[in-house]
Amino acid sequence: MLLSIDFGSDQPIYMQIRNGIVTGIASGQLQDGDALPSVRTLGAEIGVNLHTVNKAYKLLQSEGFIEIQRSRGTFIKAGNAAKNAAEFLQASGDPLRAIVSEAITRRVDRAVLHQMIDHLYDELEGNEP
Amino acid sequence: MLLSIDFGSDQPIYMQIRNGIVTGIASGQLQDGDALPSVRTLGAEIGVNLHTVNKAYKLLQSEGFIEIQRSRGTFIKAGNAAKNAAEFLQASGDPLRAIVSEAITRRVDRAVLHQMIDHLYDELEGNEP
DNA sequence: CTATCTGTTATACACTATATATAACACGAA
DNA sequence: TTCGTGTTATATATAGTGTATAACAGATAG
Repeated sequence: MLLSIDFGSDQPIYMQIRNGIVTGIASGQLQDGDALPSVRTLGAEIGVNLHTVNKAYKLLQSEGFIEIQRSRGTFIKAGNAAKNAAEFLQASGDPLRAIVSEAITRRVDRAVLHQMIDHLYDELEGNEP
Repeated sequence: MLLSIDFGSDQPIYMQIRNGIVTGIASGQLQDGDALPSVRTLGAEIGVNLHTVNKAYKLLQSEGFIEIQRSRGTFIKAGNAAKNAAEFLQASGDPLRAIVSEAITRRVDRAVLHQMIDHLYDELEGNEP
């Protein structure tokens, strides 16, 4: 299955859907032009309300990953977003794995990594033109 | 100041407090045995209710970073948690910075990195004995 | 002993995010 | 027409977060 939802996660369901699809795009599992399930179909498949799926789709649309065509459906959008995500995933997957492995060994919580990343984002985005 | 709180952040205040202190420990700014401000004092300093500070302290205690002594105060705890966090921070700070820099260049959202990290945690923790 | 400073507990309240439920609407396609 | 899209509108429930106020319990300094 493309998406697996963890209902006990602290991460909202609509975010899990969104990130799952982004990962699918980045990994090549979802190609340009591919149709996504309708909000009702996907909702039924993963046991979630259609509005929750719709929220994820709207978010993906605003980020340029998908294209929503009223009355027709939603489709993976050709563009830089997918390409960039894919290239980033390939370039950074292994280094990131090493870092996480080190963190687990040292019993450093994932929340600490999240915060380090947020710090770096704030710092680097602030300095870049 | 040790802690700076962003009230507009999506990250809860008590988490910002917690992570700020963990970072302080990891960077050596907070040493073993150092006293932390009382819940009321810190709350007043950063403009936050004492219960919010207390929540952060309880979390840090449960993780082994600090020791709470009723009627006396809270102190940085000697132990492996701080040492491990410090060593991890030193070892992984630069590689992580490179990854985040790459992500920003490719306009990959921080949430995607968060999810990649969570995936790796789940994957690596599951396989390790 | 008294006063003060600790963390702790208990209650209540407000606000926001998340998620569901139901129904109806608008539009393209078969 | 009929069906399947996404969309909009309401209402409701739940959980997390944060504040406010008050009182309690214990260590320490005067």
